[in-house]
Amino acid sequence: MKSSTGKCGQAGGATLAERIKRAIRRIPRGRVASYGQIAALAGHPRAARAVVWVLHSSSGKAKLPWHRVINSRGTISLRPRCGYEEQRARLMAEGVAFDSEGRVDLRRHGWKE
DNA sequence: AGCATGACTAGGC
DNA sequence: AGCCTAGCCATGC
Repeated sequence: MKSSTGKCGQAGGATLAERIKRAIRRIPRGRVASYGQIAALAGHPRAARAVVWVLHSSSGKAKLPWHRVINSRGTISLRPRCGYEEQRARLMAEGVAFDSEGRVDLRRHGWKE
């Protein structure tokens, strides 16, 4: 039964959300990827906003390394009051280094398959 | 059907 | 170099 009429966005199968989740799971430990990159891997290079929604929708539910997803500048987009520190701590725990500006060196930790 | 929200991105000034 | 605007995708009311 492939319910194409998924109520919550992703109904098993080729939905954008499903691809996005899968792309996020593909991020190697100790590496970070940008929203746009995830969207691109999902097939929609301009769907960075959709990635945001997916993370919100699955945040805490699905086992997604959401902390490995940051913006294209290499900085954490989360607000200081909304898990910013947690994400930073998780990335550091994986070996990702932050500079004094709270920025990650994408040339070094950026996910490049 | 339209407007508003969300952890975005790229381009222009 | 920094701020602003427009574009994109999906969901909820």
